[in-house]
Amino acid sequence: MHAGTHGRGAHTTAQQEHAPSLNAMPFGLSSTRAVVQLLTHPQRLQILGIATQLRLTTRTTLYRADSPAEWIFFVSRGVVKAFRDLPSGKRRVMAFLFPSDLVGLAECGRYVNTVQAITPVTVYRTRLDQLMELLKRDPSLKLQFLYKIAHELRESLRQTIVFSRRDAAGRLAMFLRMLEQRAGDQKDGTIDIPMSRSDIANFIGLSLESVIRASHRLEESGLVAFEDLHRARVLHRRRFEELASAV
Amino acid sequence: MHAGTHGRGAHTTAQQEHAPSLNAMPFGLSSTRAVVQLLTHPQRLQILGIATQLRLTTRTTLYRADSPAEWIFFVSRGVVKAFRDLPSGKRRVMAFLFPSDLVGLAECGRYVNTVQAITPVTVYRTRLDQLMELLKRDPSLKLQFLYKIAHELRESLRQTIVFSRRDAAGRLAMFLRMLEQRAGDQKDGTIDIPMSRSDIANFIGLSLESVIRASHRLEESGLVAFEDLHRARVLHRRRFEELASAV
DNA sequence: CGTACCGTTGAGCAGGCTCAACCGCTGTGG
DNA sequence: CCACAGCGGTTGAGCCTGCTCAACGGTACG
Repeated sequence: MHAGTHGRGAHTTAQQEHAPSLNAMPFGLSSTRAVVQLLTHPQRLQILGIATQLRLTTRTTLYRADSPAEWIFFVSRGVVKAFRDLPSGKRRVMAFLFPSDLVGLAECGRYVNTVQAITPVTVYRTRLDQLMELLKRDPSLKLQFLYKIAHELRESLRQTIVFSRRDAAGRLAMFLRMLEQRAGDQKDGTIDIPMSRSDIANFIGLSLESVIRASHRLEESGLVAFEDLHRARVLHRRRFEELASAV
Repeated sequence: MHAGTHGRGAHTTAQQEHAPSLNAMPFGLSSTRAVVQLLTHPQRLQILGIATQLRLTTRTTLYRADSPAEWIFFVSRGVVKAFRDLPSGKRRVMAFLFPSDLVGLAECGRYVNTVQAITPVTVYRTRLDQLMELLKRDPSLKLQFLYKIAHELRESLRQTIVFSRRDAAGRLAMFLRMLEQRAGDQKDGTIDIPMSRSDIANFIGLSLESVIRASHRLEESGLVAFEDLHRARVLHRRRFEELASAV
C-alpha cells in the first residue's frame, strides 16, 4: 500500500518528537491567530513521567469505539484518524489528529470512535486515571487541557461549515486549506496529504468518486496541482482562497 | 411573530431557573447514559456571586461574532442560537443552546459566533476575567468546565453525523431526536420545537423548503405528527428510531 | 390596510450518488 | 517465476433528490 512509503510526517520537529505536547489557540486576546504550545517544559516532563512512548506502523488501531477507555494518547509524530462505522456500513471519519493533538476522549467510560494510524506515528500513552491524578495535583494543567478541548470544539464547529457547501470542489478546497494549516506549511510550498482519497471522502462527506472529480476540477481550473496522490500545490493562491472562503 | 407566543421553556425546573448550572455526560464509567449536573451547590453559589442574571426577550442578541469577548453566559431558561453569517450571505446555525449550556466561547479574545435568543431566556452573565479568577481559586471547578466543554465537543462531533446523511427526512428525524433529548422529554410526550423552520434548515444544512417537505414526508409516513409549528409527537417510536439511526 | 415575516407549494435544473467496469500496484502462494 | 487476489484509484452512464426561483397564503403589527 501507499501510506508510509514516502516520508510523510518527516518534517516533524524534534521538539514535537520528544515530549507530549498540546497546541491550541488561546481564549484571550492575541494579535496573531497563531496556534501556541500550551504546556510548560516542566508540565511536559510531568506528563512524560506517566506516559509510555509508542511507535506504531500505518494502519495500527490505537483503540476501538465502545471499548473501555483506559488510555489517553498524545500524538507526537504522524497522523491518525478517528472514525465510526455507521449501521448502514458507511464509515464516517470524524477527525484527523496531528502532532500535539489529544486522542482518546471518552463518554461514560467508553471510547466514542475507533482510532487508527494513517502514517507511522509516535504517540505518548498514559492511563486516564493517572492523568486525572496529575490534573488534580497540578491545577494549572487542568486549564491547559481546558484550552485544548475548547480549541478542538471550535475546530469541530468550523468543520461543520464545510458541510454546508454543496459543491464538491469547494469542500475539497476547504479541506486542503485545513490540511495546510494543521500540518504546518511545508518548506517547499506543497500540501502534504497523508490520507487516502477514500478517507478524505468519508471526512468531508462526499463519495470517493466525487473527491476524485473535484480534484480534477481544481486541477483543470488551475488552482491546485496534484504532484502525486499525496502532495498538492496551490498554484493560484488568491483564487484558491476565494473558493475556500466562498461558503 | 411566532416565537414567544406559546409557553416554550415553561417546563424548565425551578432549580435551573435559580442558579448557574452545567450539564454533561461524564468521562468516567457510568451505568446510565444520563446527563448529570456537574456543579456542586457551593460552586453554583460561587458563580452566582460573580454573575448577573439577565432576562432577555426573543431575538435579543447576546453578542456578535468578532466582537471582543468579555462575557461568558450560563443559559438558565429558554433557548438561544449561535450562528455565523457566511460571505455568501447564507447563515449557518452552529448550535442551539439549552438550559445548563455554556455560551461565549472565544478565540483569540473574540467571539466566534453571534448569539441570539429564540425564546424568552434567562441567562447568567459573568465577566470572563472574573470567571478565570474563580477558576484559579477553585481548581475543581476547572475540571467541571473541562467536562462541560468535552461534552460539547462530543455533541458537535455527533452533529456532523447528521450531515453525512443525504436524505432530508432522515436529517430532520435526527434533529427531532436531538431536540427530544436535549430539551428533556415533555410530560405529554410531545417534542418542543422552539426554533423556526428556517433556523432548523440553517442548522441541519438543508434549504428551508426541504425542511418543510421532509416534515410532510415524516407526517405522511405516519412516524411523526406535527401538532402545530412548534410541537411534534412521535407516533411510531420504533420506525422513528430506525430512521433516525439508519445513517 | 399595508408591510413584513414566516411558512407553503410547484416547476425545473443541476450536481452528487450509485453502479459497474477497469487500471496499476503489491504482496502472496503455487 | 508467474498467476491471482486485494486494494486504492479512475472513469463513464444514468438516476435521484435537494436546490433555486417564483408565486402565494396567513398572521402579527404598525
